[in-house]
Amino acid sequence: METKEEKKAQGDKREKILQGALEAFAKKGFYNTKVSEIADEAGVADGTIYLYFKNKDDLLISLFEDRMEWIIDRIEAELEQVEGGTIEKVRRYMELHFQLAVENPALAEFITVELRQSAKFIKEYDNPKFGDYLGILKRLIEEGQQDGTFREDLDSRLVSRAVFGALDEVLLQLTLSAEKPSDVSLEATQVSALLIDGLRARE
Amino acid sequence: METKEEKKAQGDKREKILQGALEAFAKKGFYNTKVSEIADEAGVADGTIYLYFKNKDDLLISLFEDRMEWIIDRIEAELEQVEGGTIEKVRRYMELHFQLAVENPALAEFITVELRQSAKFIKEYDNPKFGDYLGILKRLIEEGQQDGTFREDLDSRLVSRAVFGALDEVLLQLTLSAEKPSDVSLEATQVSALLIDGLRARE
DNA sequence: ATCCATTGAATGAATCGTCGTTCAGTAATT
DNA sequence: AATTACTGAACGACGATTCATTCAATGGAT
Repeated sequence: METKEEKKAQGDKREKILQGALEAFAKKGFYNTKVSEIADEAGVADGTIYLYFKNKDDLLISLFEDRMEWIIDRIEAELEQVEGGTIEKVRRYMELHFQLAVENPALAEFITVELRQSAKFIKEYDNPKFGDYLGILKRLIEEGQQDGTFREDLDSRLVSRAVFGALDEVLLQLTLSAEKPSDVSLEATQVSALLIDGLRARE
Repeated sequence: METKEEKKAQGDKREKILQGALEAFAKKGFYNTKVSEIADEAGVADGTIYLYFKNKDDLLISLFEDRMEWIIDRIEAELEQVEGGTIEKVRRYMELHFQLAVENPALAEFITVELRQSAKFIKEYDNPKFGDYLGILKRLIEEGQQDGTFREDLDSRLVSRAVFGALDEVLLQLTLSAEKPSDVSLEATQVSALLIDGLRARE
């Protein structure tokens, strides 16, 4: 009982800080967010943050790791449910990308806006989890190329980048302008129509 | 004689500061760049920067405006030279997007990495020049929809976003990993093949 | 032509507010 | 009582901005 409560308390506090950081970063960006604001948002003292994270950079990186892992797990779980060919899987991947963003607006804002900065400027951090996320898409595309549904003249690594970029930019626009989730499925449908038709093999 | 020399000296200094800022921002990012570093890079004193720009934010915004305007002018001039239909124009647009990036690596790095941040966190700045840049692509797509080369079921604003996102993400990857310009044309070709085939009208 | 007065662009050291981080003290738990 | 978790005020470094000072260029006066 002790250990469980202890672990839960620990986990609770760490998670509260991560969540507070997420809200704060989404609202004001990493560099404009004070550690004290994160503490406020999380309902802990400033110093407590340093019991769980080495420094502000480490908090940012941990937040990436943690949330990306969660995203990857969810996407992979959902993709296993898909019955149908590669096209259906890719379509579902795109749908999920949008859907997760709509369900977690702060997370979407955080990732779309901060990913590039941090990738480049947080020293010696090369963001392996983001690579994993792209890897899912890359594998789907290769699968499609092997079974003949997708054209084979395009490099899967390059294309997965391009597809991610398209999804991400559209999402950025949606999250920045306070749009309703209602019509997001329309956006998702159009973007996936464009990209999947571009990927299709022709006779 | 006086006025010409005066104006040139003025212009020179302002431009030197902008260029210094560009190099510095590309190298370390906006928030990690000290004003004194920009001054060093530009070969002027710290205080001189404040004779030409209100503050650091203003310098960032001015840099965007100035360089985006230059890009837009160049793209529009080049597009006028294109003989051929809408597809050729769109292909050329994408080619130019990559080509300009290869010719101006610091500028490419600056725009791909800083555009999102600044769009969101520099107060009350909505980046009209970036809208203009996207507008060129949007108009091309509408043109293609009207003359029947492009499918009409996709919203041109959305699609132009998606296409920009795809180009931008691929470019980001290229600029971050120190690649040779030699094979960039290959990347450009593949991305435009993907996107243009996605845009094409089918019988 | 020479000298002096005036200008204002440019400088860069000093200022001052702003955080990230620490740590001595307090509370909670066992 | 001892150990551990937490707190938040204080510290110190940092860096954007300011402003008193310099000095090269200009032009009017002799």
